[in-house]
Amino acid sequence: MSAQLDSYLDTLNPVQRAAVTNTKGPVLVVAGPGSGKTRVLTFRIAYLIEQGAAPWEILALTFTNKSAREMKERIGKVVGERAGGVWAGTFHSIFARILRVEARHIGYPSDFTIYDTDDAKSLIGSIIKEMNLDKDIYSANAILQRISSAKSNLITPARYAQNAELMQQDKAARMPLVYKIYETYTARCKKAGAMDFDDLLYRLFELLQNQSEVLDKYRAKFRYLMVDEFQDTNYLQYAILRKLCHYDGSERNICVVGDDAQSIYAFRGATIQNILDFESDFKNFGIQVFKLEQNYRSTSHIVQAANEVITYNRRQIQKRIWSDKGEGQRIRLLKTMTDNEEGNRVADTIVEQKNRDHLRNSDIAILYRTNAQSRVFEEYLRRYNIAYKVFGGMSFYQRKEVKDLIAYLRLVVNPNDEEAMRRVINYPRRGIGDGALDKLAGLANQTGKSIWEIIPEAPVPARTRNSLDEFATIIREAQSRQQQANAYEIADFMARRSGLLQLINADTSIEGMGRQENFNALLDAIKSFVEEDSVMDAGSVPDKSLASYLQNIALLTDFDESEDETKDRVSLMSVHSAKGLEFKSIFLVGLEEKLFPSFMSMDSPDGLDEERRLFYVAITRAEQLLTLSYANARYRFGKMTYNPPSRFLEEIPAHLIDSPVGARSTGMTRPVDTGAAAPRPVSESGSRVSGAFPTRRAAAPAFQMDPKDFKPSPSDQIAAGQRVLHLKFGEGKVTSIDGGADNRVATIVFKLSDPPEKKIMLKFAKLQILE
DNA sequence: AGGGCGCGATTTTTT
DNA sequence: ATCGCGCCCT
Repeated sequence: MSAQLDSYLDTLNPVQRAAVTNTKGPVLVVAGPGSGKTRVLTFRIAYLIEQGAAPWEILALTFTNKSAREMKERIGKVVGERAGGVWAGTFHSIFARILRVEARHIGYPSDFTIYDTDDAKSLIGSIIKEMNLDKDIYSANAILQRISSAKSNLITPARYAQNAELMQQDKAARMPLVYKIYETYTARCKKAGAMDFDDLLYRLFELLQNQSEVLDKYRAKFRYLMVDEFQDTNYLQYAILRKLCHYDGSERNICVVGDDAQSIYAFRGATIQNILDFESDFKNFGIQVFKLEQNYRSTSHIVQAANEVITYNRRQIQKRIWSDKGEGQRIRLLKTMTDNEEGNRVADTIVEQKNRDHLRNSDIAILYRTNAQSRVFEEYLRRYNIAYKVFGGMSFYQRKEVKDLIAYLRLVVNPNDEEAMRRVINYPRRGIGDGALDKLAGLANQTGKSIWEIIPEAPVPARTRNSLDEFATIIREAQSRQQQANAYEIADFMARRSGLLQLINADTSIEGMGRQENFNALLDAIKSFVEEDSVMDAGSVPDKSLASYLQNIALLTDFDESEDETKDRVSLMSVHSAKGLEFKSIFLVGLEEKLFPSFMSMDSPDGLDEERRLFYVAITRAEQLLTLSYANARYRFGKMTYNPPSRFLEEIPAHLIDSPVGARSTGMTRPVDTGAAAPRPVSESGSRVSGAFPTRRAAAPAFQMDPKDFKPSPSDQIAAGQRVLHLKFGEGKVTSIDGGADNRVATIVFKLSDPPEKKIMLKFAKLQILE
């Protein structure tokens, strides 16, 4: 064994090391948050290679490109170039890679197109229209979900139609023909030479099921399987894994790593059942279970809170996460009157933490349940001049201008791609209207041909004929260049020849400029794909063709964040997006009933458990500081709503939470002191329930100033006798300072507040020294 | 064919 | 509030 790996192994704790070095037979690693899961996974792969396994015998599956990339990099650091040979990637990308090799077995071209969710929905929309169904009842979204879930449970269209329960559900939803749409959808994808995301899994399963030589080939090839985030796998994914390693004569070298408490994707088919099944499926084959319970991320107050909260869930794998990082600060709770004030208080507290704890912006994240909540925080961070970045929202590859050009490129590689065809056949406008398109589509369906194949022979008016021929010429011109031209050359040609570039450059509005930027960024990205030679997969010759580019990006959702990593910004993101990340300081906001837990999930016990796991994920992102907040009132869907504090707040033991600093900034004479736990009277109408809510007027602070003009001084400089300015209370005089070190309390007499004398914890202080 | 207006819905997200 | 979609009018 290399000295290097030896020294790496020395950095592991005994359980981690056992999980790394027990390489034979089935292994389940239950990995709590911050328990060094990724290290275990990567060292395990490195260890296997050191022990003589060939890199290409190792299959390591993840969910996101990011974690796949990270894993490859880290393996590379231990075993060097050999890391390139490991089959490490996302489920979808690895399976797509196999499917391209084996495509002929299932009647697909090897450069099949991958439909993203938009393509899939749009195809379903077309089918609904063709079948003359009411699209208000048959929603493309709902149907895609039905189809997706059917595939994830290995239900073919034929079996769907025979499944009484599914048919009954469809009937109840007044959509009895979903099975028919599913059938048509499948046929149309195949005709278009396209697979949706689920197909990448489903078709691989089919392939392994039906072609025993292919199955044998991959069974022999992948002697070692490794799966990250196993709690997020669905039935289909586990079925494929079992096919690959669970059979007579198999060594069953499979290692899955996951945390049932962090399963937050049940809504899209993930099932904890897989973890539970894994144990029983491999019970008789020497399964070993390792629990990584030491948390290296967070201080123990945070870990204790997480442990306690999760006990409220009904089922879970028993474990006790612990930390030796010391107790740390207690969890802070911000109670505010409105969502607006919440934004203000959070921004304010960020300033405080930056001063007091010497945090950088990039040490801090604001997490929320729904993306719509980001707005108010953006507003206040801007006011306070704090750099931030909002994650989530529309990704680069979902932008219209980007998808338009890519659609042209997709047609060059696969002109049967129906969704790409529909997208751009008349964009930019070239006189092929809905009527003409319907006719083409109708003919295509009758003859079993694709729209592309029907174009030359369709009987259409002369003007339309001209337009169609012109369009087909554009595609063919690009196709004829494919042999000698690389991806960038074709894209550049197509951008002009299609008229997209001219169209986009003609738009000089603000949004138009943004679109130009995106369009150019896409061209730049294609250029760098052509220029850089960073192909990590073993044995593959750098392939700069357009087909290769499209395969590369089909499974990408965004650009690398490398540009932003260098910038020092506060991160704003949904709790879901925060999974796997960590920050010194976390602000978890909007902790109100119906928001977190979401009203969509809170009615079912399963839904509620998932919300609680989400809460668990959120609080375990914090290394040192955790601040929770809620607002009594917030604008939602255009009107003011009033909800009691989240039940999850009650589930955190009180001694872990800092005594509330409640109405500090509301300017109220009577503090709102219902405590985090006590639900308060709710008034849905917005009229006052006696004493429960001050009206907006009453809540208005006695003093107001523009936060932009407010520059808080470091709290350790505050001393008795000073004149100070407070953002809400205005000008005041410090009469005395009590308490020591971390807990200094200033008594200040404010000119404008009632009562004038207030005691303010300096560690929370937002005071500007005036002299 | 294209623009504009009105209505309705509205978590979370990777691939 | 906001966004997307669909329908209707020009």
